[in-house]
Amino acid sequence: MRPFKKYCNGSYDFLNAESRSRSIEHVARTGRPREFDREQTLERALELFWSRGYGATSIQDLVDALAVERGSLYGAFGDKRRFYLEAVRLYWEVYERHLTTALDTSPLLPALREILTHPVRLDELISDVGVPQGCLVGNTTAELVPQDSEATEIVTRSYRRFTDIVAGALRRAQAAGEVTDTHSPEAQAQLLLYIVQGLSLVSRAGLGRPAALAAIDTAVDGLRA
Amino acid sequence: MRPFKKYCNGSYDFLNAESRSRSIEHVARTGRPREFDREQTLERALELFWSRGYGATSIQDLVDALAVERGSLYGAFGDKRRFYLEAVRLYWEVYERHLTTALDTSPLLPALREILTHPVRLDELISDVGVPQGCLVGNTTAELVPQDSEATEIVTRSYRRFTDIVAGALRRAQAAGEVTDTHSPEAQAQLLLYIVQGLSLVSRAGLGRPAALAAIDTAVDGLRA
DNA sequence: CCGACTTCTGTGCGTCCGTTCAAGAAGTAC
DNA sequence: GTACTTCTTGAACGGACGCACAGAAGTCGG
Repeated sequence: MRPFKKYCNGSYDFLNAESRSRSIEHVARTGRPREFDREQTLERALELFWSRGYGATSIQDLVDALAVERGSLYGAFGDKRRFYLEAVRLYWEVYERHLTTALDTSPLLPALREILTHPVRLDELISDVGVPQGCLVGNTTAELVPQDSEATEIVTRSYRRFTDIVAGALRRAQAAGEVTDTHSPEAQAQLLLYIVQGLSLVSRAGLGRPAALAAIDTAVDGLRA
Repeated sequence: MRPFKKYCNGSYDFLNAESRSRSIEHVARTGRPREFDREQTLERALELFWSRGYGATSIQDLVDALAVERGSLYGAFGDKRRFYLEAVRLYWEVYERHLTTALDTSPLLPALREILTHPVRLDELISDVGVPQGCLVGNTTAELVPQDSEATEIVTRSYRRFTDIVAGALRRAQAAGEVTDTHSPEAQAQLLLYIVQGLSLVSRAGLGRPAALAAIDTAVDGLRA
């Protein structure tokens, strides 16, 4: 299985900073030191959850894949649900960082097209088995929302952040005359959320890449002023 | 829990015809007659699978909700997986029938808007617990595709039928000058598939209805010639 | 070296899962 | 009535699940 970083070429500086401060905090504490890297283990668990889903990933699967014993996982992450939700949060942090930097350009539409085609390009990598499928936030939505209130909160916030970021970029692009202002940036951003989530989902069924790209071009051209 | 028919106001003639021929076939057979209505039980199981998902619905849940004992379910539907897949097939048959009749009109765009807003209106009903969430085909995609090859086949065919039907309607509307021909009907239909699936998924998180309607209007206006 | 503290390791617990099966009940065919 | 077929019922099975716990192992301040 490929490492998590393979799927998102975003910066990991904030992760390094986090683990650094965490290890400082760790050295200060007494007791036997942890033998595994918590952040790295979380990333690998994220991959597993991503590719199999929450319910279909058993603790035993995690123990086998992470080479960390049961009790250690429970000690470091709490129960399975907390473990999963922390992985989802990490996933979104990375994605949001990627999204923010990618859309901070002018002209906007090429970057937007890049963002939208991301799931398709991810899909291209899926010749191996056990490779992540779709968007983890979308998968979580399908599996746990709205039954699990904490998952619902994470998912809702993620969607909200997506539309906020995209709407902000669209607002600037509207002002620059690049994007049509026949509809509000918020409505356009909401539509783009649907498109990227729908694309992530439908792409699992392995439809052809040309059809997906044609559909995305249709959407992007619809935004053009 | 509301009956399945509540969620799809389409015609059930084909279902009646099916159960009629099935019961004729049944009378011809010897042995003890089945004490429950197979089609009705399948519909109720469909509701349960729809609201909880495949993995989260246990055989015990089905036994309790359907008032049919384990052995009878296994005798009538085979194992859990076959039961679920048959429910998904039924779901799509009903939806496709609804889609076909709804889009056989002119002008097309109001009907298309109706189709797209369907998940939102479904979402409005969700004040009760245990009410269907999203689109069952989409849920199946998230949970079983591509691991389960038979589920993948059903899902892929359903998506293909959707784009075929919608592309046909768009082609007619393009010829009538109602829909823009800057992009092919196939690309437009593929985009609409993404939108409706994304909307079904995201709506689970219970975002506001006005935002969803604004996004749909943006999409529909983008198709206008 | 020592006691306090944390993590590691492996075993085991109770529960629920999907599935099977045997025995009885309820029909049809002749 | 008898043989045959199918459905119903309820118990039981093996396995996997999430999770808890006791003891060993390692690190600290003193």
